Amino acid sequence: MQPTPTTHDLGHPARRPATPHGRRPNPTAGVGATVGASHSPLTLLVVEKMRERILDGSLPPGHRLVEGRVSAEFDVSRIPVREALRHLAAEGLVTIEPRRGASVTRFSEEQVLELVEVRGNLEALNAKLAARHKDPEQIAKMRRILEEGNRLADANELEALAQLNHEFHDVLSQAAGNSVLQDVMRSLRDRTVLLFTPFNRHRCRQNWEEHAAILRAVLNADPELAAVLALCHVQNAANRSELD
Amino acid sequence: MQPTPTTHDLGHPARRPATPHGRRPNPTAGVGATVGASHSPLTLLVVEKMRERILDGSLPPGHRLVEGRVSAEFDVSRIPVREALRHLAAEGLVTIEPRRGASVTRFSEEQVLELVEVRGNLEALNAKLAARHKDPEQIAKMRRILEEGNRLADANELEALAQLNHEFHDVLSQAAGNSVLQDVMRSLRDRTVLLFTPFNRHRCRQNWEEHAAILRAVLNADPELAAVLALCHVQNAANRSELD
DNA sequence: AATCGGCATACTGTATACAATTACTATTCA
DNA sequence: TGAATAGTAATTGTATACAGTATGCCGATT
Repeated sequence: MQPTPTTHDLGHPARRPATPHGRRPNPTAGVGATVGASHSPLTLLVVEKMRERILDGSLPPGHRLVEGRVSAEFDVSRIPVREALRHLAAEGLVTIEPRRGASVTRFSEEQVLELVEVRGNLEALNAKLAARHKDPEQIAKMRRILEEGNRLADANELEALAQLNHEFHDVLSQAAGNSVLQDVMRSLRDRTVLLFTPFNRHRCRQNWEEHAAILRAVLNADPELAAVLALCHVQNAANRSELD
Repeated sequence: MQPTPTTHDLGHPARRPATPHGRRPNPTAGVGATVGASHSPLTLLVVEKMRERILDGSLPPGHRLVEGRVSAEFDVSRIPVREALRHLAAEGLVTIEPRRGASVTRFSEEQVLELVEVRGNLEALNAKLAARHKDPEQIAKMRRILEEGNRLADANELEALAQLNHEFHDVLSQAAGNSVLQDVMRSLRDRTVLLFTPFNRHRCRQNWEEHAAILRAVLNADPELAAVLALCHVQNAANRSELD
C-alpha cells in the first residue's frame, strides 16, 4: 500500500523493460477495433455489456460478480470493471456489499412493490407532461407509433410489437421533455424490466392496448387521463406478472 | 467563469507533503489520523467530505475537481477519489466530461425547473404514503417534531428551526416506508439544496409553516391534502428562491 | 501581426502490485 | 463426532506506474 517496505527500491523505481508484466490486456483492447482515434472509455463498454446481460437474464439475480473474473472475461483490468460495477450499482441493477463484492441485485417482494409505486407515479407524471407539451415532431412520431402498433397487433406480429414498446417509452419520455425525469425513470424501468416482461402473447397484446390508450390520451391533450392510464398500466403490468 | 487552475484548492490551505519519497498516503494508519478508524472504505469517506463541501458551498458550481489535487488534499491515492467522483456524479452533484474530468454540477435554469417538477411530485407521493401508513412510533416522532418546531418558531430560534427541517424530511421519509422513493428523493433533495435554501429569517419561518401544515395533514391521515401541500411547498420554495 | 507547428505540461484512463480481509478447508483437540 | 482453530486461497481495497490525450506556450514562417 505504501512504498514503505519497498521504499528503498528508489534506486531503480521499476524501470521495467517494455513489457514488464507478461500479461497485458491488450493495448488497444477488447474493443476489437482498432482505433487510432476512437476513444471509448472501457468503463462504459463494460457497463453496456453487463447491463445487457443482466437485463436479458444471462446474469441472474444474486449472481456474484467477482471483479477478477469479469475483468478476465472482458480482457480489461479490474479498474474499469470496478467502475462499471459501481455505475450499475448506482442504477440499482447491482448490489455492492463492502468488502464482499458485487452481485446482481435480487429484489425482495417489498422492494418490488416499492418500485412499482414509484415508477407508476413517475410514469403518470411523464404522461401528464407529455400531454401538455405538444411538439409537432413528437406528435407525428406518436401518431406513427400508434398506427404501426395497431397494425402489428392486428397482424399478430407480437415480436415486432414488443420491439415497439421501447419506442413507445422513448417517444413519451422525449415528449415530456424533462431530462431529470427521464434519467430517474430509465433507472426504474431497468430495474423493473426483469420483474415483469410480457412474455406470452396475451400479455403482449394487452400491454399494447394500454400503451395505445395512453398514446391516444396524450394525443388528445388530456393530461389527467394520460396520467391515470399510465399509473394503471404500471400497476396492471405488475399484477399480471405476479400471476406467474 | 472558470475556476481555471488554481482557484480554490479544497479547503485546506497548503498541504503539500513536500516530502519527496517520504510521501505516501498513509501506511497502515494514515486514515485514522484524518478520518476514522481504518475500517471504512476510503471512497465513502471522500464521498462524504466532498458532498459536505459541495452542499455547504465551499465548492461552488463549476469548480473543477482534479483527481490529483483532491487525492493530495485528502492524502489518499487517486483511485478512491475517482470512485468518489463517480459516485457523486451518479447523484447528480458532480458532472464528469470524458477525458476532461469532473466539476461541481452547474444547473441550467431549465434543469432547475425540471428538478422542481420531479421533486415536487415525489414529495407529494411521499407525503401521501406517510399519511397512509400509521406507524405509532413514527407518529409519535412527528408529533414531537411538530411541537418542537412550533415552540422554536414562537421563540424565534431560527437556527434550530432550520436544523429541524432535516428531521422533518427524515421522519417523513421513514413514515412513508418506501426505500426506493427515499433513495431517489435524497438525490433530488441534495441537488436542490443549493438552489433554494431558506437563508433569511422570513423564509425560514414560512418554510416551517408549510412543513407544519404537511405534518398536520399526515397526522390527520389525510393523504390527498398532505400530497397537495407537499407539492405546493416545493414549488413555493422554488419560487421564493427565484426572487433573490 | 497572424497562423501554424512543435514541445512541454497537466490530466485522465487503465494496467499492475501489494496489503488487508474474508471465505474456505483441513486438522487437531475434547 | 463435533467444535475450535490454524493455515491457505480468494477477493476486495488502495497505491503506484505508465500511456495517451488535451492544453498552453513559444518560436518560426509567411
